[in-house]
Amino acid sequence: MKNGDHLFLVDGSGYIFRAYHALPPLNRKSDGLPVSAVLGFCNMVWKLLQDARNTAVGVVPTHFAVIFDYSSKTFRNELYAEYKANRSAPPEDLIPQFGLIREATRAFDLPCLEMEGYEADDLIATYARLAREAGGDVTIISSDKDLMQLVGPNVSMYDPMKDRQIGIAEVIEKWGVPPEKMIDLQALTGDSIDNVPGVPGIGPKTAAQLLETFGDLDTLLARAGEIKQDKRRETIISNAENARISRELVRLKDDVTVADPLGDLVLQSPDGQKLIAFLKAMEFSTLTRRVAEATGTDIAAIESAKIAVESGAEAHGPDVGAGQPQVRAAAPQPGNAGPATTGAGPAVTDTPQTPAMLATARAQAVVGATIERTGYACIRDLATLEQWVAEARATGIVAFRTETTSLDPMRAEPVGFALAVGPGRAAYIPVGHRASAADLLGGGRTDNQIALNDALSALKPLLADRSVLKIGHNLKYDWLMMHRLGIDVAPFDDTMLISYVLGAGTGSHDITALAERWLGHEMIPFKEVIGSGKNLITFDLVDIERATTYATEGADIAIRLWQILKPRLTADGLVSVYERLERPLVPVLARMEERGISVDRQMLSRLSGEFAQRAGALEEDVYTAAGERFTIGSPKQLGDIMFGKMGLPGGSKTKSGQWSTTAQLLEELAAEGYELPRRIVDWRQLTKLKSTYTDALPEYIHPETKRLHTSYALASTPTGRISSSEPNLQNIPIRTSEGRRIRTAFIADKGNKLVSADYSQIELRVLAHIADIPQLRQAFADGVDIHAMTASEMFGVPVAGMPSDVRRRAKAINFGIVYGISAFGLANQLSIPREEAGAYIKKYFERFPGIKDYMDSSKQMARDKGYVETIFGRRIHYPEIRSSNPSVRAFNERASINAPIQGSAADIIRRAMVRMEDALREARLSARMLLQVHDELIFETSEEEVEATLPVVKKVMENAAMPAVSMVVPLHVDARAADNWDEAH
DNA sequence: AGGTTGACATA
DNA sequence: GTATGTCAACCTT
Repeated sequence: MKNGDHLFLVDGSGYIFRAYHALPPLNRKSDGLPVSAVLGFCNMVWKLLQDARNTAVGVVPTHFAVIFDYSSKTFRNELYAEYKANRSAPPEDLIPQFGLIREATRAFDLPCLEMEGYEADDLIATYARLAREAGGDVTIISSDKDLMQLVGPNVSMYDPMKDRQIGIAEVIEKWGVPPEKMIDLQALTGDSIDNVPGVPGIGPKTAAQLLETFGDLDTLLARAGEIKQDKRRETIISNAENARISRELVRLKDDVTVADPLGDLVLQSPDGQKLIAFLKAMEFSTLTRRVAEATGTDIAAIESAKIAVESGAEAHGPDVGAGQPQVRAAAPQPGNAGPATTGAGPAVTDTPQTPAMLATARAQAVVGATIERTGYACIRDLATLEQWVAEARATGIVAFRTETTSLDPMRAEPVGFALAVGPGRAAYIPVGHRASAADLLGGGRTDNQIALNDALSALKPLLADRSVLKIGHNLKYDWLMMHRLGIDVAPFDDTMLISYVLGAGTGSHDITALAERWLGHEMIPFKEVIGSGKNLITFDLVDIERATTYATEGADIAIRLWQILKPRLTADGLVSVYERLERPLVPVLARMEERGISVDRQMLSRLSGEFAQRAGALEEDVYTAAGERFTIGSPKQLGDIMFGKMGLPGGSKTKSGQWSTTAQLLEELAAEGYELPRRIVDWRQLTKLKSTYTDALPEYIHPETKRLHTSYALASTPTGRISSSEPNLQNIPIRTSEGRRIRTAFIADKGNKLVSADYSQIELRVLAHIADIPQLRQAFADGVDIHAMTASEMFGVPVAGMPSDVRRRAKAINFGIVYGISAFGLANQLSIPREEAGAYIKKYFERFPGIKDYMDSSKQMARDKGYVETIFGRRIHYPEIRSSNPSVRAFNERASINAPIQGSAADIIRRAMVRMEDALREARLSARMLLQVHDELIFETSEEEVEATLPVVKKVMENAAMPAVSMVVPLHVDARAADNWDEAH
């Protein structure tokens, strides 16, 4: 080791306990092996190896070692027999993890050090001294106060759970003494956990004050008679010997004769194969994937390592069942235990034996609990808030929701925050309630509220604490709110998304519906709180008592729903759908919403004017032709005039008995030479474009960002597609030339370009994959025109020189297939007789029998199981598929044919979106993802980076199904850049 | 004031 | 034939 080298010393034993208690006991192997501490350890080590520069440490290590306690007996027991005597045995489900963490260390190719008779802390002290003397720097990965005595100019500590560095200043800040006086301070305060006696009645504050006055422990003991306070003087004098013994117990031994020289601690790059074999055996899928990507290793090619679970708490007992992982804890614990079982020690023996049984038991327990709104607290001062935050951090799980002035998180101002740390234990923190709206000068804020900034400072360590799980309902809203306020909420669960994964297609996932369904509880309707119509008020004007009841109920219900629903994910095998396709999209979509997109307001305004003028001219023509003035926009009036008064040949009637006046019908009449229907169709197009786009979009431009911010809904479609609203940016016109002019108003900022990347024929490719159709596979592999190929197969027409109408019919059939074709629908689409459409379908099924098989099996699965699945395992439920109403049944059958296709395509682009930001960051590109339109992603990037960005975007999208699904047809993405959306697409 | 209908924009 | 969201007109409350 030389000058400039940097040694990382990981306190392995300390980390085990801390990770075990801080992390929810989530991570168990399929066989029940408890591994949450192992996962926490592996994630921490991997992060430090891979990305130490981006942590609070900020430097890359050259040397690295993980250090463990050998056993509980050390030289300190000879000094003081009672040392650590009241340590109880470790929790039963922690025991197998001691050995596993040592295995993990070896799998990372890191030195794994321990020595008989010494604690890990002594080895750390020794190596820290050796490194310091060799001219290197040291970082101790631990937050244990027992190690703080080692901190100095070249030695600091790092708390990986809080991503916080602990140097000299931090020690002084926390303990009131510099690191070199920590030994004396601990000698005075003692340590109840380690059974270090110290001096009774002396805590850290008094100890620091005494050391400040007397300098050090020896001086203090020598001059104890000078202490003014009678009681304190007496206890110190009578406990002087205890203090001296304590000093020897807490003083770390930095001259242990170590077996491994510093040179052996040089950091090696990990062997991907060995590491992945271990991670795979642990079933740490996310980390395995990360490591595989970083080391360029093929996961599939590596077999899981055989991990023997050692029996002893300190890993030196005989192996149990070598070669196979063994379950040590007697009873499986809930995979996703609620607060009641967090860190609760050994499992009780009568817990349910399977995830499904657990889920049922959990639901019964929660449903049985009464929901009393009277227990809700209102937090009015910072000290009380700090207590709640501390309780939440100790529990490790907290439900959280924000109350604001608007449903639009880009315009909302915070009004209050609600927390729930357990069922019925909830509190509301008002920060922005006002007495009246009349006061325009900003006064009128009601008394006894915590200032917003104080509340945020208190909440931030909780909301950003990676060891505390935050639970929300529709958390994207709260995430974006908090992000605007400078807080990154993580980690989190979203009960709306869990419910969506469990039951897409079974009804609403809003919190009031779920409370009703799962808890039989009727929540206070939002409308009852804020009123409606002319009595509508913003939440800041709701009186605090009422707000408290409403907001805390929301948090309370969220945590109860989480307790019921989260275990069901495991029971139903839907954990990975939730964790890979839903949850990670929350911050991704929130950032897209926050970025927004620029539009050219002048261009939209000019278009509005032009559309108005042309529509006006058409109106006059229509009135002249009709012989009277009427409301053209009223289908009822229009139908009466055209088909009643004027006697044009009408078509069908709508279900309410009105004449149908759809564009398709009017087009047909226009083709027969009638003037009026043509004008109506044109008028409708212009007024539609004007009202929905050129007039409406500018209203949505944000006053501060000057951009358009849509809102995405993650749980609004049964198939897994996301939807966009206020404004809907997924239905911006493209088909007509007039419509496309609206697209040209979507622009990049100066110096930037818009990039559009869209999947080519993704749904037909998914169909070719699922149904495994040879001709389709071949056509996509060869890159031929898929509709022309279909036409050629069906009508025997060669692809070269094919008439456009033949291709058009084939295209309609292909679309029809994806939509769960019916002769009625196809006939309608192609304006041909039902019999002819039926013949087409029959012919199609003869040419592609695999498609018929797919359709039949989809329907059958929906009937048998009540749901169908995408290729990634997302379920879409069809509870009405057995309806006795034939049209309801037929509708459900068509939907169950379409859902796996539409849903798999939706899953693919979700996967691309989840990976996109990291991929761009790794490629050092600044492109920002702005919009998603089902099979298309829109980015904004600087002009210089356009060429480098296109291939990265393309690659992520085309490989998005991998490695979960290896598709039998390639995915193809077209990507282009331009100044506006029309040209980029 | 709020909900429903028919029409039409997108994938 | 699938999946959405928004608008104007109209009807109910």
